[in-house]
Amino acid sequence: MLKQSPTKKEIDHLLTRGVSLVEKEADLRRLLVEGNKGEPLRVKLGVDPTHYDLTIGHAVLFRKLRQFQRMGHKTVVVIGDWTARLGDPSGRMEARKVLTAEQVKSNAATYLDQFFRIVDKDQTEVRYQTEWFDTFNLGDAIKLLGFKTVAQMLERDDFSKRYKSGIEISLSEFMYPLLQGYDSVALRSDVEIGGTDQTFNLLVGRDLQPIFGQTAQQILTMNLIVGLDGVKKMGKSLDNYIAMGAPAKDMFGKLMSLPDQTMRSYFEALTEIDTEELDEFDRKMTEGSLNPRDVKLRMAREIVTEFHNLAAAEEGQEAFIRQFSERKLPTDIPDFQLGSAKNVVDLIVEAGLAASNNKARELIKQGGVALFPEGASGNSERITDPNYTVDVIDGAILKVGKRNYLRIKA
RNA sequence: GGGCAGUUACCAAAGUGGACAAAUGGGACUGACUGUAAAUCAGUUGCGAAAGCUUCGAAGGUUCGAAUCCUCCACUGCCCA
Repeated sequence: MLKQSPTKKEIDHLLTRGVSLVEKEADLRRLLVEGNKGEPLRVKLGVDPTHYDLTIGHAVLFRKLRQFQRMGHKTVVVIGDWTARLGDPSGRMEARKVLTAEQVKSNAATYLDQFFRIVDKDQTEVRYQTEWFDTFNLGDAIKLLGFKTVAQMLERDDFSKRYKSGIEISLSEFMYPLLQGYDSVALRSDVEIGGTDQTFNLLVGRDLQPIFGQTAQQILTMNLIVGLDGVKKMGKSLDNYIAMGAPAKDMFGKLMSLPDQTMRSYFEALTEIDTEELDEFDRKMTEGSLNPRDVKLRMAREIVTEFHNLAAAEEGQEAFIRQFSERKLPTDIPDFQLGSAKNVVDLIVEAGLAASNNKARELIKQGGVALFPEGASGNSERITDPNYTVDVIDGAILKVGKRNYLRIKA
């Protein structure tokens, strides 16, 4: 059901919060109110079923879909099972290897499982590319290629960059945006959302639909949040991500380690705090009456609440303050069974806290290893000798590096 | 089809017969500082306790000795057809 006349504020929120680009904003505003001839809008999101561990970066899009749903619009999620079977033609990208039908199926299931933690299932239509591409033939494919020119393809940022700097571009890569664009035709989508990196692909859908006698979809691209380094896009390949399913404490800690200047975009992308209040935070931090740390604590709390719940967020905050502000040991230290006295280096490697003996020795030499013989309540002694033998002291705690601990069990 | 250039550690990029486990930068890690950060400073960053061993696209070869020279193969880019 289409929600009766959303307010201007709601629409503004939908179209600006975390949003990079809205194509034909006036048209979209009208559609949001009227629907497509009174029907809920079909809001499309394309999914590459190669990922299974979703990050909170993906959630940014999911949350936007939910905002659409709250106005009564429909989510159409397309599982790119057909293109996933193609893999990456250049074989460069690890993430794009050829997948079997089985893998695709299980990846998609995992994806949707996480997806529906945010997006309402009842207002969602799940579709698979193979539904229409399995019957596609060579003629159809070439016809599709004919709708675009090489110059047009090179408008895409990453194509043009690669072309200019002499990095290979496989011809089949030109096919991907077209296939993705055709998905919009097959699904009669009214709106498509994606990250800013998808702008070109979304526009292709917009170009193709009129050719097939449909109204061109509106497109809305979202700013991608940066990863833990504060600079690069959050992603698995860069290992700078926070998993959607990360435990609350973990998520809290990672959020707190974000550089200050990323806070605003995280607030906008992942919380519902009013823009006015965010402006207020910025103003007070600039004039120095508000400690950025406290703002960040608020941010972490809000976001963890989104993915878990308030209680978990508060617990996360307590654990964080305890471990990092007060520099006490964390409460949840994993146990390590120690049968008999053992050399520290061996112990660290066995526990998986260093990749090799050399690395473990390195940590020791650099003063990164400490032992708390009496457990959390006692004092610590720094271990500086790689030949040190760790005795079997039940309850003793070993600290390795900044944040790895283990509790010795007899 | 022809010509030219290239392939070095996590990434980028020096090295062009010995002093090369390989400069430098980025990243990562550790310590100091701090607000948890950032910035800054110091250190580490193939494996091995060490002797030593394995690494410079792959395989062979020349040489006392090769990332460096030769042969061949693979891959990539550019130019000409």
